[in-house]
Amino acid sequence: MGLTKSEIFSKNQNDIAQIAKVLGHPARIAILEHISKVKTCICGDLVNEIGLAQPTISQHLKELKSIGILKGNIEGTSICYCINTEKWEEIRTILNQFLNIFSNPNNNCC
Amino acid sequence: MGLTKSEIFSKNQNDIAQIAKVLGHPARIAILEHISKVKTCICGDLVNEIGLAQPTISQHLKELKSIGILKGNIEGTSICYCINTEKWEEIRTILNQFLNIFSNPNNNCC
DNA sequence: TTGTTTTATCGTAATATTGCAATATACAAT
DNA sequence: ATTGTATATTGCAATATTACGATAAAACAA
Repeated sequence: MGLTKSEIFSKNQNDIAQIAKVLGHPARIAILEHISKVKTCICGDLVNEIGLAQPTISQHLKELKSIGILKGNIEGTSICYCINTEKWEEIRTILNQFLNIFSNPNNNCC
Repeated sequence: MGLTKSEIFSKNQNDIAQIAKVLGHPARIAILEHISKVKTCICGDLVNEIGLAQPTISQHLKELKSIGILKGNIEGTSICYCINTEKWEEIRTILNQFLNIFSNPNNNCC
């Protein structure tokens, strides 16, 4: 069906999954890595940097914006994208919290 | 096209994205949470626990196995799934490393 | 052997995702 | 007004994902 049955899961489970889903594409990882590397906003060099067509990059940026991890400011003729620091922290906290549910070394596994 | 251009990205970027993609479904989050909660193997109660049909659960388990985070041992008539502790740690390390690329507070953002 | 239980696989329908060409929009500079 | 530049949106084709009924396979019990 292609349609996730979100209603049978908790908000937290859906939140974690949605964040992970957005991070689940190498182009979006590359975009975030590039922004963090140049340590400033990116204003359109992503198309040359990444190697995908401009509409494709634009679409990936839109998905990153959908979880708030990126924000875009209009800067004259171009748009300046940068990381939303608070949201990045929040996402890191959510994912870490999930990754820590299995931190106990004494699991009696088969 | 629906086909990710993996070849233009680095192995690390593809690895992170693949892990995130597998975690990008609430049913798979719920499966991992359930296993970590009962602190032992699960042997088939997932279908009742989660509320999806048995073939659907089986498919999600297969995807979780694809990144090694789950392993299944045949236990008589049923199959016993449990978390692969080493792989879980590895995945946590990979994701943490990524989430830490933007830890500097002094980003000169617009 | 026959039946039961448990999990996997196949087949299929519905929907989502990816990628890009074409086009639209917005603004700056002439 | 027109041209150029930068980004967004639309529309579409190809592929992937999600979900489940039907069925198969495996292990055991009676």
